[in-house]
Amino acid sequence: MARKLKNEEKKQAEASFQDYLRRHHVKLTSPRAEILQAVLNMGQHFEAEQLLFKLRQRGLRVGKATIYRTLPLLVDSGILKQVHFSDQQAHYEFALGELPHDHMVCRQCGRIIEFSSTRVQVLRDELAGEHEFIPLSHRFQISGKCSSCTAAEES
Amino acid sequence: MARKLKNEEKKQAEASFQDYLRRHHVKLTSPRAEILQAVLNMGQHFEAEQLLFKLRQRGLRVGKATIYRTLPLLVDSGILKQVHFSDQQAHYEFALGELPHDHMVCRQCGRIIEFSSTRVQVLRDELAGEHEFIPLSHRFQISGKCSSCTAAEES
DNA sequence: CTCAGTGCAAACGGTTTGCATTCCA
DNA sequence: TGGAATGCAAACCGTTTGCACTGAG
Repeated sequence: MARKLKNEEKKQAEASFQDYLRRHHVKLTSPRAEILQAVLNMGQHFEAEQLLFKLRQRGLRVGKATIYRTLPLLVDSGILKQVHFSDQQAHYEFALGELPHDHMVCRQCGRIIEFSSTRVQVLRDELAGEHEFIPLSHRFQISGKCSSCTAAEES
Repeated sequence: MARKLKNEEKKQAEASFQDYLRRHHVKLTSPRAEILQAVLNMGQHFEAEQLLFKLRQRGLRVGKATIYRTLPLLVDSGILKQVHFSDQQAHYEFALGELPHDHMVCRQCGRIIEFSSTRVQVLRDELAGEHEFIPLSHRFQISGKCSSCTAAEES
């Protein structure tokens, strides 16, 4: 439900990242630390370009390439998850401590509604089993019209 | 279940396309006819590049742009459906007379298994309703390991 | 005849890569 | 202090667009 992160969660993310870097013999550099900080202050969902923008705002001149090279590290360390709302670019969301969920995307206003994956997962495992397929992950996205847009149309 | 198309189905696709073009005051040109023919002889799923390749094989020099300009017409006329297995490029599948289905993609061999969307749709409508969301379409993709790859590993 | 449609090549936009320089471990 | 990481710019790659030419209606 990616709301505003509590300090505690930020601490945990920092710890996870440092731990990940150490265990993989990857250096903790200042651009990486800065990117993590920016990520922790991004909204619910964001794309690489927005992250770059936020870093530039802070007066840091981090290269676009470094962003693209760091995001996979954040995903691997379990802090972020890559999601694909559009087919044009990748979006990211905070993953640490999040319950598995999928998304509904409003075609009109772009609003993203997250909902629990529990029931989806049950159905997925059932369907996979029927085809002797071993499910490892899934992507479920519902596209349509959200309640606000429906309400706004009653005029 | 996109198997090899019967002649009857090809006839229907040709009719649908001509009908669509006429109703939209769009010209039936030879490149368009050639693209439709090539599409009807493509396998289960294909991408724009493969379609171009098949046309070139036949000795036709159709521009890449024409492919990209024609595919949306084929989608609009209900002959094709766009699907997104990878995040890099669009894939297309034959849609005429197909039952709604979703896909399982094998991470190892890339095999695509189609399965009926009926139960997915029921769950989707249920979940959407709980959020006062009006579902218009969905994308459900299960990623994992197919039975052949699992079997091949028992060695 | 006219204007939608075409082929070509150049542009686009998100992402990746090559390379000389910087800076952690 | 050596090799990983950085910033920059150029390359990539699927897709789109601009433009002069062609051909369907």
